[in-house]
This record gives sequence, C-alpha cells and structure tokens, in this order.
Amino acid sequence: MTGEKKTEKISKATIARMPLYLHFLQEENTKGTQYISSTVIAQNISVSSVLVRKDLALVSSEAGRPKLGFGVSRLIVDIEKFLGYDNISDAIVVGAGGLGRAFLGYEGFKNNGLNVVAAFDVDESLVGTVVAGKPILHMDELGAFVAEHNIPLGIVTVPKAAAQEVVNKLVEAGVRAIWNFAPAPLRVPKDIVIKTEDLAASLAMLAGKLYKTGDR
Amino acid sequence: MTGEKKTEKISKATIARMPLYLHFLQEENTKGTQYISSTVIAQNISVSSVLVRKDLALVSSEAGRPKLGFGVSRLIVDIEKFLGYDNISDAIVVGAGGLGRAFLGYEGFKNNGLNVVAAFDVDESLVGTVVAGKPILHMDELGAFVAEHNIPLGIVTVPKAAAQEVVNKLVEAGVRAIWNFAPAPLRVPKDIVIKTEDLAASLAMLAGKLYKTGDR
DNA sequence: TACAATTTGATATAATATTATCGATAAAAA
DNA sequence: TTTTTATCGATAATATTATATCAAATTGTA
Repeated sequence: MTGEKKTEKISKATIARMPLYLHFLQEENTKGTQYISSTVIAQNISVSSVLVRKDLALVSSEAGRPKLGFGVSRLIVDIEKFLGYDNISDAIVVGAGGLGRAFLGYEGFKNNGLNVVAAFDVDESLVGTVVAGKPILHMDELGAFVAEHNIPLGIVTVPKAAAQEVVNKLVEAGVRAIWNFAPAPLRVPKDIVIKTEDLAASLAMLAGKLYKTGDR
Repeated sequence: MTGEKKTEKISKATIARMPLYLHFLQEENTKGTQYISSTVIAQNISVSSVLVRKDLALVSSEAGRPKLGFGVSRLIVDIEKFLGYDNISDAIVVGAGGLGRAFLGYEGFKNNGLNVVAAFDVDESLVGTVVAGKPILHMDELGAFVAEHNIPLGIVTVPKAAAQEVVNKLVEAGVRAIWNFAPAPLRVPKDIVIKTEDLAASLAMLAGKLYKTGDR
C-alpha cells in the first residue's frame, strides 16, 4: 500500500506496444543514450508521440523531463517490471510435437521472464527423452509435477481434439494461467487466465491484407 | 459491378473473430444444424449478438431470416472465402530451427489455405535434410526457388539478429507477404504485407492479467 | 540573469468500435 | 386465416482508443 502502481485498465493495444518500446529502448541503451524524447520513440515505433507519452505514463511513475525526455534505463526497468520480465516464472509445455519441442529448445523467452522446465505427452516413444536438457514426461505425471514445483503457467501445444481435456488437467493440477496454441476456443474457470494464440486469425489478417493490396 | 463484395475497411478485430465464428459454425454443421441465430453464435463466442450480425453482414451477402437465423453452410462458405481458405497458396519457411521445423511438420494450416513447401537455412548440417517430406535448402537457393514456384508468402523463424537480412532477401526474391516470428520490428517496402507475431507481447498480456487476477 | 528552444502532460477533439433500442419481417402456431 | 413469437437489420447511443492543441516547465545559451 505504498507507492504501489495501480493496475488500472490498461488496454491490450497498449500492452502490445510495450515490447516494442522495450526493444527500442534497449537498443538505445546499449548505444549509451541516457535520455530520449517521446518524439524519437514515436518515430521508431511508428505511432504518435502523444500515444507514447500516454503509454509510458501508465507504466512508469517517473515523469519525463522537459527538454530532455525520459530516462532510458529507468523506462526499461519500469517496462520490464510491468511486463513481469523481472520475476522469471516456470512453465511446462503439454504436447511434445513440433511446436512443443520448439518451446523446449528456445531459450529466448527467458528474456521475457519465462522458463520452460519440462514437457508432457502421451506418446510413449517421446516420453523419457530429453530435449535441450529438459525432460519429456508422461501426462500421468503432470499433476504431481505441477504441484511439487508450483508451476503457474501451462503452454498447450496439443491437437485441437485433445486441447480441452489437457486444459482441464492443467487447471486441476493447479496452474493459474494457460497459453493455448491449439486452434480451439477453450473453457476454463473464471479465476484461470487463458490466452489462445490464434495463428489462423493472424494468417487470415495477412491474407486479407494481401488480397486488398491487389493481385486478382 | 455485379454482386461483387466490396472489400471495405474491415477492422482487425472483426477479422480476428472470423476464425472463431468459422470454428463454431463448422462444429454446428457437423451436428447437422441448418440454421443458427446470431444470439446462439454470440453466446458461444462470448460477444454480443449485435456484433455477430454486424460482422456477418460484412462478409456474407446472404441475409439472415427472421425466426430462423442464418444458414450455417452458406456462412461457412462465405467466411472461408473471405479468409482466403478456399485458394491454397504455397509458402516457404526461412530458419529451420525448432519453430521452423515445426512449421514444416504441421499440416494443420492446410485448412487455412496455407501449404508450406520448403525451408531454408544456412546451417550446413541441416541443409539437404528432409522434414515431413519437405526439403531444407540453402539460403543461396532461396531466390531461384521463390521465383520458379512463384511463392507469395515467406515465414520468418530466424533469430532476431538475422531477421532483417532475411526479410530483405525475401522481398528481393519476390514474395508479397511476410509472416514474421522473429522478435523484432522489421522494415519492408510499402507494397509488401508483413505481420509480426509478437509472442512476447502475448505473453505479456497473459502475465499482466495473471498479475491483475491477484496473487501478490 | 534573461531568453529562446524543446518537451512534457493535461485537456479537448476526433475517430473507431461496441452495445442498446426498436420497427419490420417471416416462420410457426392457433 | 389470424395471431404470436423469434429474429434480423437499421439507427442511435455509448464506450473506447487515438490524435491535436497548448500552457507550463526545464535546460542550455547569450
């Protein structure tokens, strides 16, 4: 109850811009830039400078200084904190197919506060193997594993048909959030946070724009 | 100037809902449902019924019928057409790492009009191998391949550092759209359509909601 | 010290997206 | 045939999001 930042209603659009800001600021930081104006940020992110200031005001309590701009390193810290990149949390992947194994092998999400520690599958030929130093375990072990390691996040990369069942198991096991890559809308209890990554929708947007651009 | 559907300004939000409608409608269709009301659709997609009617009016010229609703199969056809699922187009993947190979192995996007035909990489230990019946070729061959097969879409799954260079090569080779999974904002000419899949942003939203939900 | 230049942050305005309301219509029932 | 009822589709109202405007503030300079 100190200077705690009120988690107001921050729009998805704003949140989605944060990684862009962060990326640019980190680049500037390595260049040694100390202060940066909203105008400069705006140009690089291709949004308006006003929007930049509004966005930044939402996640950083540090005010920008006239004639100088915002302190780069401070902004980086604040954005990372807002995005939760500062406190790494563990996650498991369910479904050790192509995408699931890609998650195991990809270390990049560590920068985003995410550490994948294991995968689960029912395929006996996969269970027991190790990918990138991380074990693929049998689904039957999921409950105990989640409980023991207090895993907050489950990543779902199983086929559509199995997705709901897997989600149910994850919820039962005690995860509090689910990142779903199965192309299916899933049902979860109200207190569970779920984000379905609808790549089909993304693809549709791409195709839609392509269509609009011309060509037939 | 016939019954041609005008490609008006259809918002991203609307487009993003289309796959959800489609998915639900397909389920209903297999159940044998002939007509369905906007109210029922709305409940299943968790949006308002008015919004459903507005969205559908944008992509389907068939009017709904009072007391009955919309014809399911007709809607499916119209949405698929709108999303471009009816005319499959080829794509290549650049970057044969975990995610890239997952793309090669995943057949699911065929339902979305996407057919991945090959991958490209610079890693000599990968070049020449075959994944899911699809070849991994050397980057040097990219230009000729794209030109010869008239590939419209390139999927970028290389590390951040290499992303811009790869995109340049793709553009030069002649693709008209790029689906980027590298965590970096990329520059392309105006006439090239690009969609960057910012998984970090998605993750941030998830973490943000998780944070809001309580716990600490 | 006084002044010019630049940037913030607050407020107002505009644009966009969503929801509410309601008459018209067609199917089903009486 | 007439009545009832569920549903659409058009229009209006609201909410959300982004942009424009501008006074106040701070730095660097003369």
